[in-house]
Amino acid sequence: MKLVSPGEAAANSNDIPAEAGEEFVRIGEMAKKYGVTLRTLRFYEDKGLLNPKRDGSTRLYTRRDRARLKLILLGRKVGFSLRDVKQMMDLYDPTGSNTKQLRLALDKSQKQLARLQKQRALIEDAIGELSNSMAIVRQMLTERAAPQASAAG
Amino acid sequence: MKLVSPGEAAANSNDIPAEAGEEFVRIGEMAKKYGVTLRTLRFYEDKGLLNPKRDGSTRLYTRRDRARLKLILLGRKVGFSLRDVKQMMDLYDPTGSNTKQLRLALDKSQKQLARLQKQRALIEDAIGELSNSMAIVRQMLTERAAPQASAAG
DNA sequence: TATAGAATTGACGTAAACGTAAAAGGTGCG
DNA sequence: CGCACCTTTTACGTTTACGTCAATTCTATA
Repeated sequence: MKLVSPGEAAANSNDIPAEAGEEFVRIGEMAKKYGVTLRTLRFYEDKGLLNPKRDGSTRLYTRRDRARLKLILLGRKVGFSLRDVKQMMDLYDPTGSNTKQLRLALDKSQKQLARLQKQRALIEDAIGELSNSMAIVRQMLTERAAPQASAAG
Repeated sequence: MKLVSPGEAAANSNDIPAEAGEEFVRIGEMAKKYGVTLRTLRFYEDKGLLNPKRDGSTRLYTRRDRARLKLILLGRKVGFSLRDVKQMMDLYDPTGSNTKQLRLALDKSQKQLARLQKQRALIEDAIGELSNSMAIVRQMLTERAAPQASAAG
């Protein structure tokens, strides 16, 4: 089974079904395209998040795999775990309205949004504390008379 | 060697040096006082962050240990690793001006502040993306006609 | 055909901060 | 005396998302 040469997409004249848009890429190209490593793609597959076809042992990623990967990366960007992403994806049903999937996604998203807001609050708190400490340290450094203050004893 | 009974601090009449304020507590009380677990205290000691005295094998925490623990907890709150905290603490010299320690602390703090601000930006970005997605999902749910949109295929 | 460059599977390593279990010794108290 | 409770050390387990070999095979190109 031959592949389109890396970088090109048209002019296929071999045993690949010529359905318009059916383009296969191997793992290396896939990794480059989405800025992930080979290990990552294999890892996602191992976790059941991706399911590329095979040509012998070589993985062949299709348009669907690319769509799924995009979703995974978006999920990770907003802080979902791979488990969450998988759970949501597993509900996908091409024949239905996907109401369950959408509800689950919305539910998880609400919770994740809450977590993110909490995190942001924590970080802002930390920024405040850190700024305070820095001000104190700066002052201690400018008053180079060295009184044993309360910051290290 | 006897200890002050848990909960009290005065009325010591044994072989503990009666220097005012020299109060020893065992690990359990220490843990309660600062809201950490026994395991945590032992872990910190194992990592060289704490150095309680011993009565035989029993750990005895002094005022100094409490001060150090406070610092550790503050450090963790603002996002320093235990290694960072240790590195800064190790520079403490009760006889000097601690300029080096303060400089290191300030340096690390600046970097940590930058990290925190970056994190905050990432989180805010994530919040934005998540909110967008949620809006889309909500819309898909209200339009219960189920067109295979681009969010899961 | 030789050789470099992809790709494969398998398996251990990493980071951080503890959790948890096991097996045992010490201690106050009723 | 006996039991409950505190404490000790040792050491493996947990979590997440991969990184990093290693040994091998496949493929493309000159």
